[in-house]
Amino acid sequence: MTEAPISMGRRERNKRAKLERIVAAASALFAERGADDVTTQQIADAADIGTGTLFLYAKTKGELLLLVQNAHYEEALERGRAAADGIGDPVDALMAIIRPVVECNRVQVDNGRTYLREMVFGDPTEPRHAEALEIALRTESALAAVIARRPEISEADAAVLARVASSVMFLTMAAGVNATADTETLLADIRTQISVLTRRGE
Amino acid sequence: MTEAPISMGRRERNKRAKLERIVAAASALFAERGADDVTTQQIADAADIGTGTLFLYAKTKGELLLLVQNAHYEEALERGRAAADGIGDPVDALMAIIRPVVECNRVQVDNGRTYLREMVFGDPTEPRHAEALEIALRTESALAAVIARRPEISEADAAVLARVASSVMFLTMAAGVNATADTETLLADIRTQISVLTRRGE
DNA sequence: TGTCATTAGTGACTCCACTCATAACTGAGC
DNA sequence: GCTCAGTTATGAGTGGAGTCACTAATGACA
Repeated sequence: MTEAPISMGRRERNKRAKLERIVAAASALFAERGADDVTTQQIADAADIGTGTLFLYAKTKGELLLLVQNAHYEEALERGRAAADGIGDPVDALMAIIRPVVECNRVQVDNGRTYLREMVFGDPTEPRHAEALEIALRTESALAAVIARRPEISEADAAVLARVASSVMFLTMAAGVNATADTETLLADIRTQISVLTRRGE
Repeated sequence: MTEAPISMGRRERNKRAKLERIVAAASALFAERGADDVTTQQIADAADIGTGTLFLYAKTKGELLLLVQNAHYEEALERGRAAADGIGDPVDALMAIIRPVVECNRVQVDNGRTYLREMVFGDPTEPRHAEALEIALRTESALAAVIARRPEISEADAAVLARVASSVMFLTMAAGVNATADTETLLADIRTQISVLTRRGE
């Protein structure tokens, strides 16, 4: 992640250090109090930079949340992908991918939901949004790979079903009704929906 | 809609008139310029009321949008439900329900997407949000009814599949990637997903 | 009609995300 | 070193959603 190109100028080094301070500050404050209860001022102060400087590194507060959470999401996906390898039953394998993602998203419910909101409604041309979307696409691919294990399902159908499955996952996590539900309830709910998708016609 | 209980006090009448002026003003301004480019001040001015008064009738700007759009959504659902009755093919029937909803949502893309955002992420205890959610539930029921026409699908499965189908519909409308897509493209996209859902196992 | 508790209306104000004119810094060329 | 074009940093300022302490209106009752 933190690659260090052989000898970079003071300028570059300074920029990097500042970005790191920003991520550290935002990460800590968001985790502690939830994104809604943290002001950009507080983040700037904690990172020891001016207000305007913050917005040089993240165009919006939302992007700041993506900046912090993308890494966690990515890691969760990797864990899930690995876990799914050893599992034969298709629904179990799909859930093995989904579980860490949901757990990660639910570490702090409000932040998780805000993250999803940004993902869907944020400006997709912003680099951090694009990154989040790209991880979501990889999640879909991982699901598709599992679905396509079954010989009776074509690659094309598997891709579409994976898309549907990830829609189900995202909306179940985002839904206001589920805001107070615990992770296991959510997972059970998702499993019900995924099961019907895959079961149909057996 | 505008029921008039036999003789109500001046107070009640005044409140109603004010609400109507607010809805009219918000409706016109939102349609003309898009919700993001209209300030609550402008709505208050157009409705000829004070700033604070506006928030007596709608707790947030988002709620104001729901107030305006819920009626359209409801009407679209009714049209779709009626259209679906005469259609034999299951996917065609589902799409008959979905089409007017998508068309209605896309009259003004930004407003449509903001409406969806409010629906999912807004405070579900607010009456207007609750109303929107209730219409969404009825949409789901309508879809479930069509899916359940097929004898080989249980009522329970039909309900779950309907939920999945409406997730697909909502996320396809909301997705940032589709923000610039036209209505027919969206509908085709939704149809692809719904088809696979229903086709599976035939 | 006058009193009064309750409900509705108000706009100056607060809070916060984000901007922008200006200043400071960096490093390449000399 | 010195200059200067480009880049980065800054915080006072701006715009807009939402609040609140206060005022006005209403109607129930005497």
